[in-house]
Amino acid sequence: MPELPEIISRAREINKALTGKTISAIDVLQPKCANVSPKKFKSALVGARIKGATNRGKWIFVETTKAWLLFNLGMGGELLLVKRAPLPPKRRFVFSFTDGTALAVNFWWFGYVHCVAPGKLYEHNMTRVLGKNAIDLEAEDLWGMTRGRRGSVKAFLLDQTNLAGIGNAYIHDILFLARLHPQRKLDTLARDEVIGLAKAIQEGLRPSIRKGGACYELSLHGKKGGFVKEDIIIGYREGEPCPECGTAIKKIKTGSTSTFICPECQPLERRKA
DNA sequence: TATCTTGTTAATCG
DNA sequence: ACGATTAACAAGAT
Repeated sequence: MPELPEIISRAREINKALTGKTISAIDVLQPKCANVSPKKFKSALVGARIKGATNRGKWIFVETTKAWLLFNLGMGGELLLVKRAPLPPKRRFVFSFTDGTALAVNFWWFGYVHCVAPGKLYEHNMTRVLGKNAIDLEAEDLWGMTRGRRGSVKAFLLDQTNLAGIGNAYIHDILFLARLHPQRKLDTLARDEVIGLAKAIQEGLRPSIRKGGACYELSLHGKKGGFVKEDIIIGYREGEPCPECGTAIKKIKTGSTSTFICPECQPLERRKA
């Protein structure tokens, strides 16, 4: 489940390990995940030298001398730097480099590998609409953005056009840290609650970024991330006691997905002080 | 076999 | 236009 911490980690690893390499060949094994035909994809990128990598939300942006290479790993997957042989058995794209190494790309659901002409990122519909990186958001921005909105907090946080990078895995702890029920309506939030939410976003994502992402995702070099289940506060701990008050953690349906909450610490109505 | 799951888009209804 | 909901799509685990 790559979300902001995993994607930031991957982008940093790519920036460090792939910068300077030149693409010698590309295998497009899953053409439906690309935005152009395999032929155009190859002509756009074969021969390109990698200049660096960054991320915005769950997208990785690799800048090359010929075009932008964009990755979105969907609900999980790996970007592995390997020798040209043997390649990992599961792969949807392979980028071979002139030095004999290769980047094998796999995702097990709904990923994208796109290329965009230099200077034309504004034409790329799936990334042009992204909001600020969640980790870069200031409390004041968040306060301004939530005013005049009527949806639920959870839907707001997951909407990548508001702030980019939060997914359904880290959101459990973010909402718990903010002591907010996922279905609280934005127009019922007091200013101090929104300020607290901004802090909770930072506290919910930072530890995992520091540890190189979650343990269920692999780094560029095939190593597991350092953020493990013990680091998760209430997510995926149904029935276990809330560390704050001891109440059993509940899993509730929120639209088509679920959220883990402490029913005591995250009431739907704000308690009177 | 049936159901669940981490993402995103598009379509629909109110 | 916005918000809520659902289905669809490129798997894999249980």
